[in-house]
Amino acid sequence: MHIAWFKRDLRIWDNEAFTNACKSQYVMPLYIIEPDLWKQDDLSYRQYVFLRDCLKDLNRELEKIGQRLIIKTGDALEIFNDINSQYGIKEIWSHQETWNYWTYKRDLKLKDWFKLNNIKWNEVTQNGVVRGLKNRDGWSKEWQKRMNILPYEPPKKIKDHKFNSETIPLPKQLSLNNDGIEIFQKGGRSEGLELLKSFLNKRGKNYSKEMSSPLTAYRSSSRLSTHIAFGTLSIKEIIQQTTNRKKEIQKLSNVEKNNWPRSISTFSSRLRWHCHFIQKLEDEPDIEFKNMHSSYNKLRNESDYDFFFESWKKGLTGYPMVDACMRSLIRTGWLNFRMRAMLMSFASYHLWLPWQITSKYLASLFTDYEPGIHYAQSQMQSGTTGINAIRIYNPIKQGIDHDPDGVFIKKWLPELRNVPKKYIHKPWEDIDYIKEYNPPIVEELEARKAAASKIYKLRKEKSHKIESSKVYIKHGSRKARIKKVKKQIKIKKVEIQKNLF
DNA sequence: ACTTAATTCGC
DNA sequence: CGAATTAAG
Repeated sequence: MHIAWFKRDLRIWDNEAFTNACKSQYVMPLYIIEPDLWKQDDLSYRQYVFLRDCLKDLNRELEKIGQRLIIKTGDALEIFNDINSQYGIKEIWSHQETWNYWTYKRDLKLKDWFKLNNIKWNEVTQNGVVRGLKNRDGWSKEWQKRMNILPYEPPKKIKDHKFNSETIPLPKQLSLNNDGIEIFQKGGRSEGLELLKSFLNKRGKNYSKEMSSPLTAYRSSSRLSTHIAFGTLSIKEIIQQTTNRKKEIQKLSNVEKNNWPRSISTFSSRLRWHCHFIQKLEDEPDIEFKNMHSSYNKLRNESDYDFFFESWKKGLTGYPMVDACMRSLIRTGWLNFRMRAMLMSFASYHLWLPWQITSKYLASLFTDYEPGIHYAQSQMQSGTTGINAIRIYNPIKQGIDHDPDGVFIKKWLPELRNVPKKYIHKPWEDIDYIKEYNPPIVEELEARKAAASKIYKLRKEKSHKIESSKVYIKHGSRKARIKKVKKQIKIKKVEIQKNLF
């Protein structure tokens, strides 16, 4: 018997593993719910609720071709052992999963066990992430090649062998309790396709301008991340549809074009980043815990840990934009990219908290949590990669720029509803309202300068530079480097011209 | 791979 | 004087 093992990725459309598994007459489409995985700090109730929708949806899709999804709850190895002794497993098909450290370790354990039991485990590619990569040279070309492959089609019909399935456990049965979410994202392929369609044809028009503000981003950004993370849409099909839409836009008149060309190109570049980031975790699974650059290991051990962490977690830092973003994230499970970066930056620089603890908390709040993107971004936002520029967000400036009238702030912070516009980003300056809201837990400018000086001091050291080039070879974007080199050539040319006159 | 603040540009 | 560019915290 063959098993099509649906991992986190639940697709049946554009799923090479499933398509191949179906070539055998005896196929079990299997999904394993692993209680130990759901005990990890980065997983949560909101993600599980989304997953349940997806599982139900996948089952409906499978019923159309005469099959059912076989759900099992428990330890993966024990489950495979049971199935093997009952039916005898010949081959297992799944995609190459790049997920968190727990799933990585599980796969290593399973690999040995499969080998011992003469079970062939076929792991096929699913996106642009390349397994066993030595360094980043040529990665971009490989990515492009993969993205051009036509989607895989499942067969029209497969035989149902009446394998025993269990019901999907309730969140409570996995000790998952509501973590404060009130506005849920709905899982399932039809939901995802609908979002993609409305984004490419309507909502995305001003994406490039409106992605940064939490007031406009909910409508103007794709919000496809959760569907990509759970595989109800594949990154490949999104890229292909975006390319088609791009061609369509090129044919429009200038008036009709409007802001579309710029928005589509901004969106496309973000689609490229997706695999670029996950590749980092594929190449180095310990960046979930360890600084990408070891020079930063001695940093961040002297902050007022518990108090700062607790205040930040609850949205009680005294900075309206930070608190509004955190409280909205708790209740909706989604936040636009820039505001996520601001939350991380504030925790890592102003509060000087280690990203290892804050990133786990954020992961659990994001319904669209994708480890590869999450830890690479967390480290970048905390300045521990050694290859990226230090970017410290000023929460006051972000508020003024992206929520000038305080509409977003007032929506999520009821205690500030009566604060006049003049003081909404600095309520501590208004004596009338100072009692209603937490005073700032750190002084913005002071905290930012202190963080910057510590980081820059470290960056000047020789040992830092040596390791940076190593990190770059492993993880750095070659495209960004080409841009930098071109810029330097341009500067030199200008200098030469100056000297001539 | 999308900050901030200072400085220069351009009308 | 605001927009664009660029150096740097």
